[in-house]
Amino acid sequence: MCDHHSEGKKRHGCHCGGGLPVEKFMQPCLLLLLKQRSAHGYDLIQLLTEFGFSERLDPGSVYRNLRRLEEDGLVTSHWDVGEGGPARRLYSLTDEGEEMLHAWSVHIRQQRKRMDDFLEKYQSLFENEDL
Amino acid sequence: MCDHHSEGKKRHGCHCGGGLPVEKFMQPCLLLLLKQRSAHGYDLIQLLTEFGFSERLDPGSVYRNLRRLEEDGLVTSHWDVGEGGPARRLYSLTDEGEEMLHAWSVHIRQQRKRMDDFLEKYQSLFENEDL
DNA sequence: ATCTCTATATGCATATAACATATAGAGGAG
DNA sequence: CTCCTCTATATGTTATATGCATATAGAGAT
Repeated sequence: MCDHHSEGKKRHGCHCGGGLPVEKFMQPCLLLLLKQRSAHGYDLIQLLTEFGFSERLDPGSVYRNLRRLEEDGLVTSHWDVGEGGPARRLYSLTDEGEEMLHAWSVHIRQQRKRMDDFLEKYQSLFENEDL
Repeated sequence: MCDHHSEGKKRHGCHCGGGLPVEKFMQPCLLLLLKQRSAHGYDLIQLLTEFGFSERLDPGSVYRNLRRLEEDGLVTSHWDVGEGGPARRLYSLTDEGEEMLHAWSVHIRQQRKRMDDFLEKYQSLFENEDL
């Protein structure tokens, strides 16, 4: 997934944030929410606010991410019809998705460390500023 | 720069990471390094390893980011010829760049909080896993 | 009928990322 | 002198990501 998985000639070798702290932060959040319980996309939009996403988060990006997670085999879905209202998909985490969640947690811990380093240097540069 | 700066109909209203924890993390790192001292692009490539960037970081992305920072008035540069070797640019932080650095630090602190929240939930979900 | 809420999805323009490659001066090996 | 390497900056290409608008559609209320 990261540098540590491919040490070839490629500079980054993966798409989980070699240069950025985190790309696609929404994906690990969705996996974590689905680890707690299966849910519909519409509910997940609300639940993502727990992770600092805006209350009026673009729904399209959520559904797009869910479709991609499904393509990658990290979640499954089936139509959930019947109980009034339009049909909706119920998403569930797969075993592969849970493994990916663990990989993400390692990655996110590393990226948090990078931010800590940044903030530490920032503070030491400016701490004597306002005397 | 962020949500807090434009509360209109737009969902995010800025490009500093409404959905992502941080996009373009390299930019604040460059600003911080240039706050410490003026430097050449080539040196900055080495210095970026302090922030977790790969030792064989793509040079093109660094130079492109520096050009963009200059376009935005956050850094200035002038050619530094004479001392042997090819000509090189010496980059310096502007006052505007220093203000942006402060804005970035606020933003990065927020994003670190999001990661903390994620990791906290992650741990509480899995802490009783391996008994 | 029309409006609104729930629910999912697509289209499109632009931005960013990853990688390869181009250019060029200087110094050393042969 | 020619080739190679290191320093130093920059561009081109392709794939993916993001932001936002918009489409579709069922159900209940006015």
